[in-house]
Amino acid sequence: MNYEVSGKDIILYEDDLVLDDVLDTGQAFRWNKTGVNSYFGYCLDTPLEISGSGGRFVLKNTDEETFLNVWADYFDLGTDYAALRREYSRDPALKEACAFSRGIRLLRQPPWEALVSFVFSSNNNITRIKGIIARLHEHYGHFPTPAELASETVDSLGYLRAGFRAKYILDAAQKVASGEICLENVKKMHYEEGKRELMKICGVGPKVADCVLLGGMYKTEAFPVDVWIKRVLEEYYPDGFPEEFYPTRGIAQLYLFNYIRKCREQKEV
DNA sequence: TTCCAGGCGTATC
DNA sequence: GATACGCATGGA
Repeated sequence: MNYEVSGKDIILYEDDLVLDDVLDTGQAFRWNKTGVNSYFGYCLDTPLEISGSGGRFVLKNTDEETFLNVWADYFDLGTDYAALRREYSRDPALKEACAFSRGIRLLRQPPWEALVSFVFSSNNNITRIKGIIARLHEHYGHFPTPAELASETVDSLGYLRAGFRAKYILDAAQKVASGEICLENVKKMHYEEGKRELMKICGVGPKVADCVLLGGMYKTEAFPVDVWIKRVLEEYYPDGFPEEFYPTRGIAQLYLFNYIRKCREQKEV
């Protein structure tokens, strides 16, 4: 990790980071593009304005303590993504996906924020997910706690326009607030056990559970299979995804997801 | 108008 | 265990 303090800002040097690849690809739903290579967003209630490209980034109005305690972890700066890409590149399809978007990293989000985000992601599109979470944050003036959300009703959440997902988010909040499900405990569990635990929540199936385990608990074995990844598996891995990548297959999934999605977009334009 | 969006719960076999 | 279907909302 290479950085320096510059007045009120942090200057970060990181070759394996492209903001569009991490902040605008459906991993986290709390970032808005404010210009070319520039974003504003949040990790829970900590705001950040970040800009940069070509291996140099500016985290505006960020002190060193916040950088080390929040953002270094959030952007997974302790992981060597060049080494991961070299490993993945033994596989032809992954090699292409890695070359296509070099700047991907796994965003390490807080468990509760990830759970809320991905419950809203079910049968939804990224633009609407972002809108729902922005309204939620704006309504409280901060990211709501499990207890705050647990005291709501389907009717009182009407302003979110979350549709059928309102009752799901209530169940998630109630189970977490009551202690029936302790996210910190789930984080300590093995992948399979944690997945079973999360799926006790109404509205959390295999895919949402994998997203929460991957993005919110750094379980890199979690491999969320959605409509896009289904296409990847059918097209490139008819005999199954290579076992050799099992420990970090969730990160491999990020490269594949972005690759297939962006290729499809380009075809449609 | 119809279809679809980073799925899930339920009913049915 | 596998498969079909409805589900809220809003953009294309």
